[in-house]
Amino acid sequence: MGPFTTPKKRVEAGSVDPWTPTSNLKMLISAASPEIRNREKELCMDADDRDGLDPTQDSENGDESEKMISRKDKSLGLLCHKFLARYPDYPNSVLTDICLDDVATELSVERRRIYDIMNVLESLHMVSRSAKNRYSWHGRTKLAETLAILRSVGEKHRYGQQMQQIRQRVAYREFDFRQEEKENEAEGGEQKELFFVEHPGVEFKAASVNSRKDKSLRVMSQKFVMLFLVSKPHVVSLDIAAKILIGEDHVADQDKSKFKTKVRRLYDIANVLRSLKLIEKFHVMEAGGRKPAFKWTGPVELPPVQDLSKSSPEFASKKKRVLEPSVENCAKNLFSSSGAKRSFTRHPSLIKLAKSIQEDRRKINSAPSSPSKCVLGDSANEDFPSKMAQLAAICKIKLDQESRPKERDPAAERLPPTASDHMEPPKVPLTAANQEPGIHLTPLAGQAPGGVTFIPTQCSPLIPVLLPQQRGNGPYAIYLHPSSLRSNVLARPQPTSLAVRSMTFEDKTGRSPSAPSAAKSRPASRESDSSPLTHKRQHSSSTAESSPSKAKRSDPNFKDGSPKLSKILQARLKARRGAHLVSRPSPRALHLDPEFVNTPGAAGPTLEHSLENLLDRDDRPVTSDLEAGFTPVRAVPLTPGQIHSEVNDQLCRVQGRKTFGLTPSPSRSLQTLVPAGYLIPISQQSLISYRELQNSAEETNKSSSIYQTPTAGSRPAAALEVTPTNLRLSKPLAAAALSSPHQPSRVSSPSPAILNFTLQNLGLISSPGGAFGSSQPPEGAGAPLGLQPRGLVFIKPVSPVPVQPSLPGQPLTLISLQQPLMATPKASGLPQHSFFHTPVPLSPLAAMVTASGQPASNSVYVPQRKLDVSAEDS
DNA sequence: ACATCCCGCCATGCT
DNA sequence: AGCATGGCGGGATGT
Repeated sequence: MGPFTTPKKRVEAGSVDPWTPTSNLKMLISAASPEIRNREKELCMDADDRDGLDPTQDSENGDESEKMISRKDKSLGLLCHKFLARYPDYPNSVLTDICLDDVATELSVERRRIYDIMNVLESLHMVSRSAKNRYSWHGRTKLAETLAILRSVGEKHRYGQQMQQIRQRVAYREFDFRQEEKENEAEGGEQKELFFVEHPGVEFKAASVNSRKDKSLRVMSQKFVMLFLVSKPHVVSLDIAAKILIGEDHVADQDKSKFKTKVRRLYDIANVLRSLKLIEKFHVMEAGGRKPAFKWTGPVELPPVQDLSKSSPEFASKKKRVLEPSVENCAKNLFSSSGAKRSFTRHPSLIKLAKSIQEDRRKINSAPSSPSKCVLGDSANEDFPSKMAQLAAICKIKLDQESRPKERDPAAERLPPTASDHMEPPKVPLTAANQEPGIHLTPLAGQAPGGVTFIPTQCSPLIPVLLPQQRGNGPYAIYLHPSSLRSNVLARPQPTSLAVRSMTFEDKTGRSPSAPSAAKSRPASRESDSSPLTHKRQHSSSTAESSPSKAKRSDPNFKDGSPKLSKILQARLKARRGAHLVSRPSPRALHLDPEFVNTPGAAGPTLEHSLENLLDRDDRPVTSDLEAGFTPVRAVPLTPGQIHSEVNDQLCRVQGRKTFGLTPSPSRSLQTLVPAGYLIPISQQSLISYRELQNSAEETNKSSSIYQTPTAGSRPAAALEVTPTNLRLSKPLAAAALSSPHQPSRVSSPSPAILNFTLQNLGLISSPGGAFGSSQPPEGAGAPLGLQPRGLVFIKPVSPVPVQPSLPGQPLTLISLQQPLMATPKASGLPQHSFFHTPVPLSPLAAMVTASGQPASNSVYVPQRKLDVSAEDS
């Protein structure tokens, strides 16, 4: 952590991460003034700028900048950022209308560009076309569900297998388009063509729109995302994606030109996905050379959808619709939208019902525009599961922290910057679940059922809102504020009332709380974005969002852009923090925090990046391996650590996520933002059922964990270390859960997220071996025990990272090692998690090391190493 | 030289 | 016809 914090880094980071600068600008701009905003593109110049930029600066540059405008300034990704900045990630129930013309005008781009963005967003159901020229904004509200659906569809299509085949083929250089095609047909068999997958709530509303046959960009986007979701490493190289996409396209002639075109489109899609922070770009060094590839950085765990997917018939018909051009579909969609949606919702289970109820209640209570309502409504709107997951994660983190104060602190420090951003509701849950062993859960179970209901607030992702509800219902988890945690462990749960309080809106900028915008802002802030930009963006966006862009613009008041305000706010926040965790006056505070982090005092974006990088690295190796086309070995020794690539992937994923989520959240978000205590109601049954579900659905073995440590400047060998840690669940609960099988059926779990969390913690989830992930070539030196080394992958950071001292240009070598968990006793019944802790001497970045297994209980490990390589480069 | 991918022509299909 | 969409690929720009 320490290393992360270095300010200097931050500066560098700016250079490293293209987005950061941009995001900062965006935030500033949005905050600043509409006018400025309009000029954004002019302004943005180089990545160099830092967050500190003042609006004024922008304006100054503006004139000249035009000339200067480089291609990058007009990139789709940047444009998308700007676009996203205008809307909250988690909008209130009220639909935000988007007018294409307005957007195009405001962003000063041709409509054509907006279409590109909208098509991709539409594929993720973040927006839906409401009418000619109009779209409705959904933000990330349905993202988790959509991703879950896409994953299930992707699995059906056997994309994972296809990717593997292609990789292998590539490895052998046997790849031939025609061949490929055949194979695809033969194998995939099912459907070569993917149709657009609709979301229950988001069907195309405009009949005219539906008619359109193509929508290729949308379909491509979905397929592309599917590839990530089904691939174990969650890494997809551009060429493989292009090949698969081509393969599915009808026969057609697949020649280079077609391939080129596909690649062009993929870049377009990738750019928006990157701006959404769902993927990051990096390079894989294959035999052939450096290949562009993308790593999934979005949520890995997707809640409830599985059920749906499994029940193919229902699912197919209702949930996901594959859009075919047919009128029929359109009609269905139209109808179904409401109906389907419901069904969909139901599936998830009771939770949803509850949620809906709450939602309704809230709506009733609060006026649409009222801020308060937003908060409540938001929470209601959002998925319970995800929120729950977040809570769970938080709890875990806290627990962990408690358990080991030492580690925690560092982690916290490092986390803050990035974590908060990253922490998205969905992610968090995942991470949390993954990371923590059942320990937390156990305690929870043990605890008396409290009666607090946790309601995540849309406004601030970080801050969960607790509502007092029936008490005594069930066990609850208590989340402690990080700060408090440090000193104390569980000790103080604070009353829910706090949450409520916090709900009040305050403007960080000074806007009036009452303004709707404020309300929206909250949600926005809530969303977790990894990059600092997001934070800013969110803020800005939030202000703007609520009201149509116009309104925003008109209102100068809204701007917060001034750094002063932020500083002040931060100061305030700090003061508050210091005082108590508990007292979070307003959601805004939350917002501020992130900013604060970014602010000079904190490491800011840089740190975040570094963290991200680290995380990425962890993931990377695996992916790279896969990508590289190393022949994967299917059967890998299961027992010990199950080195399977799959396992690895999962592990990586989990770990990465965990670290991701955990780290950041705990440190940053949690500490500052989180109120003293949260209670999460968890039912054992649900846990169990959930567990089963997962088991059935996916088996994962977590026992082994592989981490690669990329060494940034350093030579691979030296730098990498992997340490597996074992976590064991001490609690009986887990065992119990395991023992008792429940049906995963919908009924069971109130909150999938929680379940997942629990399961993961327990280690229940195991993935069956096999499938894709194959093992990489073993290399073993690194891993002790039975580790099987996965393989070496060389990854070259797209952008040279400042980090590496010595060899800028050189590719980094990442080595992923898998360590078999064998060492850890499964005895406890809990799977062990291995965390990677690796201190990398060379890289300053990689500092973190967490204690390796702490037997006892919860130890959270955060991946510390940072890769020099920056995932994304622009 | 190659990787990215912006730009905008022009097809498509609705109104 | 006029307009909204968006496929598509030339060719500019970045590395």
